[in-house]
Amino acid sequence: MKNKAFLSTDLVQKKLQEAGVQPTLQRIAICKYVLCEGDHPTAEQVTKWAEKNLEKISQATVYNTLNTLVDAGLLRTFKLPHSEKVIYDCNTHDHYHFLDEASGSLYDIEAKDVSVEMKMPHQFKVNSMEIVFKGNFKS
Amino acid sequence: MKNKAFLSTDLVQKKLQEAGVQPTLQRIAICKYVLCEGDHPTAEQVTKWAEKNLEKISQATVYNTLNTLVDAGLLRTFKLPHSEKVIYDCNTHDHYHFLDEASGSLYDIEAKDVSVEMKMPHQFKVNSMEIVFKGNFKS
DNA sequence: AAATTATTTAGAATGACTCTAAAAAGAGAT
DNA sequence: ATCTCTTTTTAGAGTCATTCTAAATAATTT
Ligand SMILES: [Mn+2]
Ligand SMILES: [Mn+2]
Ligand SMILES: [Zn+2]
Ligand SMILES: [Zn+2]
Repeated sequence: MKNKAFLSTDLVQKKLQEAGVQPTLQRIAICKYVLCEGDHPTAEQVTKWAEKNLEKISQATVYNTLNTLVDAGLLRTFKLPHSEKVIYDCNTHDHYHFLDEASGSLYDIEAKDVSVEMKMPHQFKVNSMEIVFKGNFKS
Repeated sequence: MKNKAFLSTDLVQKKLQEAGVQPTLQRIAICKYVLCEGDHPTAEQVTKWAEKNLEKISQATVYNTLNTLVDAGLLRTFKLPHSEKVIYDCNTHDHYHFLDEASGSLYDIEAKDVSVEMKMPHQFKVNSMEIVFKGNFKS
């Protein structure tokens, strides 16, 4: 299991400021979730969490905040083949994903743990790759 | 460049019947495009082609037909990271894709030309992979 | 040809997300 | 603190690809 450090309000605030993002109440709250507690959440999951943890928040603010965090480089996004929903990922390093087909859970796979050999025509100059492994995660 | 064989009406008709799909006028026409001429088209591109090549066709029929062909195993679908649109692929063998970032063109990459080595924890049992290579295709 | 079944169709509905424009909150200067 | 200016939040409308609905048409079977 991933063991992410808890982030205090102060730390989140500093992170936001360093990224050039004004640390509003809503943004700080959402960051506590997406940069820490949340594991590859969708906007819907972020909204559900936010509605429990803030007295009031609008759908639009959740989307605005997530987009702001993406633009600031604190989050990245991707989609899985089987869903329409964008997934927000606080792991901004180069990595791939493993999808447990039974549970739908997603696991990060470090880029350094994967090596891809291509014997394809030399006209293809590869700059980056997106890989989703699908299978079963056992115990 | 991909050099796909032209398919006659009769051949398409047979293909559809073998796949258990009733060969209607609309389906035969769309098949001539997606199984032959078309290269990773979207539903929109299929619609445009169909509107030129049939006196009349409805949007719904294009989607219905494409879904029928997918269910019959004659097409498969996927999406690219940067677009909302489903891409229909007549190559139903195991393969990956290369996206030329300059032009947006897609190229098939044979599975046998790619080998992936994973040094990931043994709890991950991989059944399949989806890979999109991104880069530049030169001349 | 009549009856039955499958397909096509126009238009409404859906769902995730973005846009609009007005209200509220925050920042900076006094 | 107050005034001013800028940024953020918000509710609700709008968008876009795709699916659904239910009626019309076409194909197949009897
Ligand atoms: Mn953005
Ligand atoms: Mn389907
Ligand atoms: Zn990740
Ligand atoms: Zn392909």
